[in-house]
Amino acid sequence: MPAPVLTPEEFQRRLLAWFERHGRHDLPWQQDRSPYRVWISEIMLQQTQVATVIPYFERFMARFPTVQALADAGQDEVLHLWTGLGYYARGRNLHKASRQVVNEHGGELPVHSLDALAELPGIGRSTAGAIIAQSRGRRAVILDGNVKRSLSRLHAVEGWSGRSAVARRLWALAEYYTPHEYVTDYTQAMMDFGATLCRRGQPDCPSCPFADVCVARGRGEERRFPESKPRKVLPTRTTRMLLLQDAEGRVLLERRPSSGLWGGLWSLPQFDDDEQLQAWLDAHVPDAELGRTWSPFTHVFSHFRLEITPQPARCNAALAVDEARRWYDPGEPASIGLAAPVKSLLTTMAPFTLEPTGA
DNA sequence: GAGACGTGGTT
DNA sequence: TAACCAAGTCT
Repeated sequence: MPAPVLTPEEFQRRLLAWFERHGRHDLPWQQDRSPYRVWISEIMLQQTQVATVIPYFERFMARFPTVQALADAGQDEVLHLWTGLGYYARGRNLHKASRQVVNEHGGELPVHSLDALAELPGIGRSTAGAIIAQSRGRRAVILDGNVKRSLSRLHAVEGWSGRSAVARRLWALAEYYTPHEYVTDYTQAMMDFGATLCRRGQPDCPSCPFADVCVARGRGEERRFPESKPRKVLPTRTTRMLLLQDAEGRVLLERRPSSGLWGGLWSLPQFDDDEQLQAWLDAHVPDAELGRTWSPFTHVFSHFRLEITPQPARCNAALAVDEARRWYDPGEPASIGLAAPVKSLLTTMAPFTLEPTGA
């Protein structure tokens, strides 16, 4: 172990003293720390901030209070409650994992084993540790963004944590400081410390219980840690979204492929260009009347920009629906997962006016 | 190892 | 405002 700045005991003592006064003690998933509730919260909290998660967690627990309830539900309803939260593979994996828990573990999350937990889809090394520490109080090491940031600064760990050598070093530090007792408070304290004091933007060093030993602070370089991922320019993709309404004002939706962007969610039919859109209409809805194309808007994702041009149209003919195609009434929304920009379009721009193409 | 995967907040 | 980032995991 490389030059510790504190013994584990001293680190834990200072951290827990700070946590008692400044930690978060009344988050929804802290009220009843059942493995199921902790599991759901940990999945929702992946790459997502607490304030965003809270309302989703409350709705999810109200609808799916047990593993069994979740396993009994259909994927559409699970994704419906995940709509707007992002990273939808989390929702799909959660649903899949709930059925595994029912079928392979007797309906109980395998909290006795880190490895058994991590075999469930969506649960990696850190989340498995968090579930065990938070729900059982058994010693388990976590390494999330908060812990990475705090330990990176405390020890001035150079390099981006996506590099395996850096990740190994951070895991070793996390392991070194994690206590055998008070693990529930300790792990929560580490996350609260990173989220509220040792923030990326403006760390509150003057209030920090480790200010005297923090290596980054000692060098006046706390803002340089942790090192960020090398960035590349975002490519731009363009797409046409068909806003096809039938005589009753319902909108045509298509289910996205089960993997990839918005996997398993419902979206408007998408086309690369006008020709493809027109060809599809000719083949499936020959009586469709096209309106004037709306101006494009841009949706920025982590890895690309999506420029969307909505194309309004109306038709009278019935269109066969199936597993991947349906009519959707914006006035009486069904419990299905909708891609966020689509939901936004349907709520803010409905009812769609159909202006003549040449007007 | 590198890229994919979302959305909302912050600077 | 455009970039950057947040309680990571999977392929």
